[in-house]
Amino acid sequence: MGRQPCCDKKKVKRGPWTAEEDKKLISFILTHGRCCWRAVPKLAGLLRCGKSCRLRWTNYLRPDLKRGLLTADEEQLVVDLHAKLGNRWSKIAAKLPGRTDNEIKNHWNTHIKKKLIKMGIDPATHQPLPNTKVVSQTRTSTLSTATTESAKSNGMAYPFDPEGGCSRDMSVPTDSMEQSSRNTSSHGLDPLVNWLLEAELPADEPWLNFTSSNEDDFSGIVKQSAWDGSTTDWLLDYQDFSMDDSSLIDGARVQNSDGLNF
DNA sequence: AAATGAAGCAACCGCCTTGTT
DNA sequence: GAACAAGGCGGTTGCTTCATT
Repeated sequence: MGRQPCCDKKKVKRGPWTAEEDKKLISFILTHGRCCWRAVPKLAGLLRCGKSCRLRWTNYLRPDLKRGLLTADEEQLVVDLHAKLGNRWSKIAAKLPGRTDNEIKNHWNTHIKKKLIKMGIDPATHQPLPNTKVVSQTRTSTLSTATTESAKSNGMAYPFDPEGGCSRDMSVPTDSMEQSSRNTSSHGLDPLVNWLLEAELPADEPWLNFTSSNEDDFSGIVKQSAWDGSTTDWLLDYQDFSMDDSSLIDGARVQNSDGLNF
C-alpha cells in the first residue's frame, strides 16, 4: 500500500508565494496559532498543501527569523558544527537562533563550501584536499574533523576565514597561524561553540506554545523575549504588501512587555 | 543593448521519524 | 505490534538576479 500524497496536487497552487498568500498565512497563524498543518490551508483560505504552508512559515514568515547573510561568527559556527554533525542542517540550525535549516544549507552550498575548497579543505570531510600540500602535522590535525575537538580543548579555533576564503596562507607555520587566528573574531567563538554544543536550546519556539485564539494566551506569548523589538524587523516587510494598515494584525494586536505595539 | 552563463535562494519532492489508534 | 497520519528533514530543482562577454 503506497503512501498517500500529502495533498491533491491538482488542486493546490505551487511556485512562489504571493504577498496575498503570505498575508493569509500570517494572519491565520497569528490569530489561531500553529495547529495541524494539513488543516491550515483550508482554514486560512489557501490553495496550498499543508507542507508548503509549514515550509513557508518556518523558512520565511516566522517572526523570529533573522534576515540577511550569515555573520562571520555564524559562518564559523556553521563550519564547526558541520564538522561535528555533518549535513544535519536542522541540528545546526537549532544552534543558530533565527536561522533556518534551509537558509544554512543554501549558504553552505553557495558560500562556505567554495571557501573551504579554496582553502584546500574538503567540505565533506573537513580534511585537507588530497592535492593540497600538507605543510605540517600540526596544521593537518587542526583542520581535521576529529581533531577539531582537540583543537578546541587546546584553545585553538578552526581556521576558517569567513570573509576572504583563502586569505589565510595555508603554508604559513603553525605559530603564525595561531598568531593570526587570535586576530580573528572566530577565535573567541570556542566558548560559545562549546556552550551551544552542550546547552540544548528549547526544542521548539517558546513563543509559539499556544494553540488557541484566546487573547490572553497570545499576549502571554508576546511577552516572551522572542518578541522584543529586535525581532520585529519582519514587520517592516509587511509594508511591502500594505500591512501598515493593520489589516493583518488587527485580530492579534497586542503589546509586549516594552509596550511595543504590534 | 542583447545574449549568455553563473550564482543565489525559495520551494518542492520523497523518505524517515514519531505519535496515535 | 501493525497500520496509518502528520511533521520533519535533507537533497534537489528551477526561477530570478547579477555579472560578464
